[in-house]
Amino acid sequence: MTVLPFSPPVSDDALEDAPLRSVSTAVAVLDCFASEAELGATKVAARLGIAKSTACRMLAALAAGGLLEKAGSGRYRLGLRLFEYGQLAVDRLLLREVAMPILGELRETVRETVQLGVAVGTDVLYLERLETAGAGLRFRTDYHRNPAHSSSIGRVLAASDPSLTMAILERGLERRTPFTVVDPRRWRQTLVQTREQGYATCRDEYDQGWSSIAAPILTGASGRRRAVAAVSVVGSTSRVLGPRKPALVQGVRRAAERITVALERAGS
Amino acid sequence: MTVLPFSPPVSDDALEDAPLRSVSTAVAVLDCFASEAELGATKVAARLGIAKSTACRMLAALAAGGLLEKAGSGRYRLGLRLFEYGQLAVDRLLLREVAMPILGELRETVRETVQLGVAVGTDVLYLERLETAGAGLRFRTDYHRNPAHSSSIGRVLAASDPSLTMAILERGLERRTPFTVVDPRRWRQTLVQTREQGYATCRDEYDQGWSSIAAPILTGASGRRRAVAAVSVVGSTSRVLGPRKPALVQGVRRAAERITVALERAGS
DNA sequence: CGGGGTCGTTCCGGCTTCCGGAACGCGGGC
DNA sequence: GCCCGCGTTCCGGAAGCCGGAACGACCCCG
Repeated sequence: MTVLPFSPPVSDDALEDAPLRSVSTAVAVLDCFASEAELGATKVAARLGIAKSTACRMLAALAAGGLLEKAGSGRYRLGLRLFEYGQLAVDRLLLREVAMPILGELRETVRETVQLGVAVGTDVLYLERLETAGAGLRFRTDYHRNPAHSSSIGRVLAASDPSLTMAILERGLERRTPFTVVDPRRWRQTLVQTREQGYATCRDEYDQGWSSIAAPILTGASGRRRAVAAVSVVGSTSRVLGPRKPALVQGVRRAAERITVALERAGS
Repeated sequence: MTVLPFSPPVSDDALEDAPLRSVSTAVAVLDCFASEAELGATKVAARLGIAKSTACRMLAALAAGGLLEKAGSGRYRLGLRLFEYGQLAVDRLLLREVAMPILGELRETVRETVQLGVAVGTDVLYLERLETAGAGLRFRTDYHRNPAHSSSIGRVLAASDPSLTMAILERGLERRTPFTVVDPRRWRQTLVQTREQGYATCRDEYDQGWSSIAAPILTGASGRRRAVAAVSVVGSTSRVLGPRKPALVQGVRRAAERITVALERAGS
């Protein structure tokens, strides 16, 4: 079991010039369902620029394998088998395994939603999210991926990874709320601050009213340490960045440090 | 958004005579990683009876699409993209959406691990599992699929679905502990009892020391109601089937009923 | 330190199997 | 009831895939 897979391979939408053309096409078909819950053959064909008959066969083949499931009237959606595979993939990460109990304790301590995230491309992918039952307003739970620039976890990860920083800047800092930091200079400044203080914050930048605090999980030999992942606490801005902020910062940092040493101890 | 996909298609390991041979093969390659965390080309080729070169290309193509990731030294593992797809698949289930808050409340009430499961093939697939932080011994969290015959959720589902009952019996009642019900007659009797009392129990049958109580989530017009899913509470046998049993049974049944009506209200 | 075994990857020719266009059947809507 | 749009099926041509063998790297062991 490894800490994290080597390279989260950036998704070239390489439908072109790959070996196993039909397999690449099949993957592209799957990708269509990332942005749409249900699709039929015609729409898939149009989106990928392939023949309708090809799309139909692809859909049928993927459905035969359980990766898609057939809804009524010839439409398809993502299949539950993908859920199984996905659970397996993440269950086998050493990172998640050692982080889980510590995340649980953090949640008990801070009584807010806590998250564990890694970078994939220029996004943050949340491997785990533990919600607190009685934490006032319910946090939206229907996303598992955010643009890294408007996330405290993304900021922590970018702060220790120049190439991620570059990738994020190249993609552009999309505005999501009036508070999103979209000026590249100011955004780089937040990274400097993150490095100095050892944690990052994100105030109202992704969803107005919601803020978060994140701290890095480090790996690698001392002197060449890099953040592979990060822990964060997220909640309404007043709860997270108000009077409790120092306590939350300390809790998040302590949790991240504990995960870091647990990884070293357990890891290869 | 639908309650649940139509037919959890039984996995014919149909590598044979399907259209899109290479896609079917690719899916079969993915399946290899269900039982093994890391595999190389040689082992995949041997397991599927294909040429080593073919396996190598398949692995490379799947890795290019992010469904697999390359570990060091030419071995592969399931990719995080599968986790994303899997989360999407389950996020789009109406069942899970309406069940989540009710499951959360149930967990608060009973202070034990609660689960939401559906049948896929002759197994129970757990769509959700909420653990309680302070619930004594930690429950194993590293499985997402169990044989239905030795699970309270499976018993509830089989009790309302004759074809599932048949499928389970055909597959055979595998013994997992000394307490597993492996005699078909006795097992059918547990289904009768389940139907009579409206809930099912499972005492030490899957993991010795652990037991569970489950109640059905129903769907369909009255008179033709069937269980699409089930809620369960699981914990150490003494805690779950001891003095608290009546309270837990009531809690589980009430939660399942609430989910049932919430589904009717929200569903099509 | 070097050799043999194993494994992942690449190359290439023959041919399997896939692609695209057109036709079919169906369902829903103006 | 007609038409439009959709999912599916059929077919020929040829594109891309499969398998065997060769290559190079790595590791284990002597």
